[in-house]
Amino acid sequence: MKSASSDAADFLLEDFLPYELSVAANRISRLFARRYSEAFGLSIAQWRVLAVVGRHQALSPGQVADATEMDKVKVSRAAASLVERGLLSQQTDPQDGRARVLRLTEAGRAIHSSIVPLARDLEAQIEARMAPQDWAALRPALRRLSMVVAELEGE
Amino acid sequence: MKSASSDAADFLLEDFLPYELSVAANRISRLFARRYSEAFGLSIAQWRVLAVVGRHQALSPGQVADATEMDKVKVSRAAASLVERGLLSQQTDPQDGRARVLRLTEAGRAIHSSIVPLARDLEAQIEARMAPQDWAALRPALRRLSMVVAELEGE
DNA sequence: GTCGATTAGTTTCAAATGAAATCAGCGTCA
DNA sequence: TGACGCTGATTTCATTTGAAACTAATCGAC
Repeated sequence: MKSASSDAADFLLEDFLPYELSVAANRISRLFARRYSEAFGLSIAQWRVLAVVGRHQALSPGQVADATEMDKVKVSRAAASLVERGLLSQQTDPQDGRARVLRLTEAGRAIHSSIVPLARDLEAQIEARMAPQDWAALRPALRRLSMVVAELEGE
Repeated sequence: MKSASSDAADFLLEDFLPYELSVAANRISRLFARRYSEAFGLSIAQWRVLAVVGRHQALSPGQVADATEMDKVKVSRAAASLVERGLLSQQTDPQDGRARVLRLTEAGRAIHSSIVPLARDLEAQIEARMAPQDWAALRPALRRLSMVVAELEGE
């Protein structure tokens, strides 16, 4: 005799945490991507680069990659397109000729101060529709989950 | 004077829910993808198709797409590769010549009963490393979040 | 100093993705 | 019954992705 939970035929994808997480993340990314694409013509990668460069005054692409959890190829391309659009400046680091220094331009600072409220607004819209205890529980649980998975990944 | 929360320069990407969710989901997907690729040579898309076809006896590609939240192109390709590998059978639906019926083959049933325990195991490993209240809170909060975002998407 | 190893960033190329076009079969209404 | 629209699924094609190769510059050992 088999116990219910060990029977493969009973496996429910929709109750499987990695699946639920992936679905939720994809939905929110689509929503987010659509809003930023419509309002500013920005991809999520570009948005992330603007957000972290706006927060710290000057960052290298490598630092941006660390801060955004994106790979260096993605950062390189996002930064190139933002430089192209005149939102970012990229100079060779005077201390290290291999490295680059990314900064917001004036136009970049302007767009940065427009995109951040939209992000806060989106988050607030979500929060407003959730039960306070769900909302409050989500962030620490998610953070813990991220840590746990990072550990498992590294093994 | 500006309040702290409305100053764009103070925006912290790492405290932004959509970002945190995306990071957590990507990490778990990478871990999951690596394990299934190593152990069975399966992609996540293929894994999902096997999981839902294994649960329901016979499904059309469209039903699989609904059940897995994947688009029909992805399902079509995943199913084709599984048929290729002899894990799935695909026949024309006798009731409707446009539709197809996907079923597990014998080999498919065998692999299905191997992959499900690995999924449960992975989930259990994560659960074991989380505080019980975080774990317990995560699922309902995530489900609610998914619903909320789906609503916002549809507007 | 200079040579090999390493690091920062970019580019290349093959694989994955998904929107739109296509194909095939069903239903219906005149 | 046959023409039109609709639906299920696949294919095409342009775009995105990321691993690996490449370029350029620093670092460290001798």
